[in-house]
Amino acid sequence: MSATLATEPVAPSPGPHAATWTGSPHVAAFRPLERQATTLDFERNDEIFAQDEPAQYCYLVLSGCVRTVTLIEDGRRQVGEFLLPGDLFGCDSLAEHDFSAEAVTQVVVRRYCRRALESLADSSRELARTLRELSANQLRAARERMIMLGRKTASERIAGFLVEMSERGAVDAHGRIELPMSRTDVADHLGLTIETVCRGLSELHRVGTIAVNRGTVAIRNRRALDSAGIKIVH
Amino acid sequence: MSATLATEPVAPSPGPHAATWTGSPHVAAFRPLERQATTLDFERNDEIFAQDEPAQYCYLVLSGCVRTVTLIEDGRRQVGEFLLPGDLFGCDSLAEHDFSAEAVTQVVVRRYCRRALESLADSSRELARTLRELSANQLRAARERMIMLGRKTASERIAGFLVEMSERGAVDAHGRIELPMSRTDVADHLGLTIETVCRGLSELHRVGTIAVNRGTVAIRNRRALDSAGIKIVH
DNA sequence: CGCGCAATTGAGCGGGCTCAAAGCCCGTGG
DNA sequence: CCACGGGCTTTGAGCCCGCTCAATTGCGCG
Repeated sequence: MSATLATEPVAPSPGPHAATWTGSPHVAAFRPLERQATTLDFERNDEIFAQDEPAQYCYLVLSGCVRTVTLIEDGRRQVGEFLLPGDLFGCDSLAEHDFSAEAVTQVVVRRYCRRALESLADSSRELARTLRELSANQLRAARERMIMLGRKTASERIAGFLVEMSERGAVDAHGRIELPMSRTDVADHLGLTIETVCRGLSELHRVGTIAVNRGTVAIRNRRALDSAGIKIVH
Repeated sequence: MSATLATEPVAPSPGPHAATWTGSPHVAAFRPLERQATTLDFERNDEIFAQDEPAQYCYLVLSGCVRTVTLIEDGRRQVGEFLLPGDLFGCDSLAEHDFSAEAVTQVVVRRYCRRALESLADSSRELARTLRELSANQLRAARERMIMLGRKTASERIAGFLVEMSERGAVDAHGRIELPMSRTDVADHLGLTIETVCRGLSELHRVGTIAVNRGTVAIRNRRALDSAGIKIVH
């Protein structure tokens, strides 16, 4: 799970990955920051901020899907996470972002000044707590992804990814999981190649667990999907 | 599990791998918590806390080495991180820990009440900032490890691990990197098998980059080691 | 010296990668 | 309305890195 500010349900965007939602964020603690915040639009594949850019701002996704990307010298790419409406990103950076953020689809974000956020956190224990909780959730998610990357097979990663996306509410009106990102993005998120992701999806399709379309996946057998994406001991 | 209980900070006996934490500025904000804190000893392989245990306490390593461990249903294991003197762990959990912590060597830790920590953070912006910075650093480290696990080859992971350990000060009097943990621990940290870790170390030895001993590794060619553990674009 | 455990080395296999070729979707223009 | 083209996805064939299984070595300790 990622850093979702969940105090009230997000007003669902009417269209698939479209429709600008210009309402104010749904977190009381952020309200004092609204005055100096800005709403921004991005087109598909636009860069929202760059790796190693001074971390002046942080962002809240209003609509669309954002990916965070880290690059290594030789071009290898890691997609850290996919951010959906209600998710925050860039709040927990140090002086500089250590990853870039790019629009997967058309995106609308609300941009906040991190300096203002920090100083507000000094005076609002409410906000400070929210930020701590957010970090804790991010860290938990990061640990889960470490297991995914370090210890799971290709098909487990793919099934687990579908489960995660469905639980995070990336679901359309017909109950299908929305996958607005390319197979390349998914592969770079799961530490696999495009081909392996395709084969994994095809296999899940072949055995009747899911139905695959271009930008969506329909779940045919929830139980089978869940057990294909093994969980942590609890 | 032999958790000897003392009420005063202990100066542990200096043995191998028993570098003692001498106090660092970034935890100065913890001072008000010292009154109700406790110093604990653990033997090799003792469990400090369990996965899914209520996260009542957090810990500071005074001496020795601690590993955090996450298990999956079928026994697959992921070692999240190795903690050295001066490192904190368990501070950023939610209601329950989602990983266990175990002593790699003989260990002395200082245990703090998380509830007290949280309430102190409400009144001390100093501490609140420290905690936020701590989380930010943890997240950065987690992202770097994601690249390691998702996108690096076995030999890159091994070299990168050695570089990391040397930079974190796990170095003995002769400049050798101290590796108090078993090969199994290293393997489960890097998403590899024991055998692959061994072969990787042997190969680095064969080409003259390092010299391998039981619990230490001496660096013979720093440049070669650095370039074997590829960095992130900067 | 001999036992037990961890580390190392060897041989062979297989999952996921690489390289390559279709296939499909959708926009654009005739 | 269809033909064409480009980009992404899917499928196929073969290879290699890292895993599995197994044997050997090295080291600490009674």
